[in-house]
Amino acid sequence: MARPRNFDEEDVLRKAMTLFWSKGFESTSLTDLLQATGLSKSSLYETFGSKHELFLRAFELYKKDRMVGFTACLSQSNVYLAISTAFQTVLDGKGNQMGCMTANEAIELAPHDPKLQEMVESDFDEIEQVFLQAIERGKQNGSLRTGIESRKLARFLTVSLQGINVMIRAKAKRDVIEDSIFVILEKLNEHG
Amino acid sequence: MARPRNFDEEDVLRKAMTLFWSKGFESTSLTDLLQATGLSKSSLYETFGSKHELFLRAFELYKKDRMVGFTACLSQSNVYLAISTAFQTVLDGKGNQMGCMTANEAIELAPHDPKLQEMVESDFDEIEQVFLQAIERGKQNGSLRTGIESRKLARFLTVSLQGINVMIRAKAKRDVIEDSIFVILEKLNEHG
DNA sequence: TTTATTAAGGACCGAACGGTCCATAATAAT
DNA sequence: ATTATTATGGACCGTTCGGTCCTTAATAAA
Repeated sequence: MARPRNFDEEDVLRKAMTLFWSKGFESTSLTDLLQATGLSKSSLYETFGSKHELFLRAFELYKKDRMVGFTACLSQSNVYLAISTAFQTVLDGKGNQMGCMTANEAIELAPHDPKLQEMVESDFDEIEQVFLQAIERGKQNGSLRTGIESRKLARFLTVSLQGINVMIRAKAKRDVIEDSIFVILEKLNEHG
Repeated sequence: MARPRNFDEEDVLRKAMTLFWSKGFESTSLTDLLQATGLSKSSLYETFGSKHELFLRAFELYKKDRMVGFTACLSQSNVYLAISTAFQTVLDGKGNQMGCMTANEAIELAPHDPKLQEMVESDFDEIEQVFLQAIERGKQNGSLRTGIESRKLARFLTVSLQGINVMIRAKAKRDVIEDSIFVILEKLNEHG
């Protein structure tokens, strides 16, 4: 009964996500968004309400996407390899020098936007949980030899990952990051 | 022979620094800066040239200030305690929930501003160097027992510190950060 | 084919942005 | 007191910002 849209909402969200991920919220202008998505201003506002709401949806999509890949990566049975792969993937991930959008927003928006602070915190929580489960599995099936308390280790890995993400986004030399990962991974083969 | 300024340049820089540190470059407006510093627009432009140049000077000041404190902290003879104190200071530092300005700019500006990327990189380099010297000293005087190669360890500490800074800025729960620091510090008492 | 409904293009908006410029105020040297 | 020089306040600038709104285009149901 009505004219159909000629764009796919998720496509648009994903394009917006990439922009926000790359440039941050403030530095991404409406013009940038319209250009990247091909939408008209009215369509964008009709569909998403505001730049801020669009950002929130894009960020949610990022978190979802990333968590799927992350969980998949960590679910292989050899947990040492799983975690090692997770860090290597962050380092080599398909042309991404953009770091982690959650870390980026932890710095850009979280300090002055309670809603975003909450979203960031919950994302870090989830990462910690996924690490935690993997670690406990690894301790049980013997693929992880460490005396460190699982929760502490999970938190350590979560924080370390964010450190890596900062370095990647700042285009730090590769061997700096590799050396760090080397030391981080050592933590997973200790006699505690 | 001429009218004297009624402001101190370093005072102004320090106030600008605090603002940029807290809100980032883009989100800090000229109005914010004028308000915080008490300068008039013409004085600010006369003295510093542009918002961007002011930012660069403020950032330089930040790096200098922070490096002084950091070096002082790491120069005590017991290197384990030194490093431990360094991390604790980041966590408890006089009311600062703002993280590290260098990490903030690593995320906000470095990816799209070569000049800043260089400044950030050199700052991380310096931090690594200070850690490195401390580590080597610790290995010599016995205050550090670890089999890890010094440079790798220094890089690991540098990266970990940035991870912590992200968490602090995102207002992560204190025990998450404390647990991470606990695990990080364990690296300094190993038999490698 | 008409009608109801929604999408889309683009003119338009006030506000805020960073930045310039000039007239005036303040000072130190003469 | 005059003069040369610099600092300052504030008017002014064009641009861009996010956002609104109205008209027109497109479609599916009747």
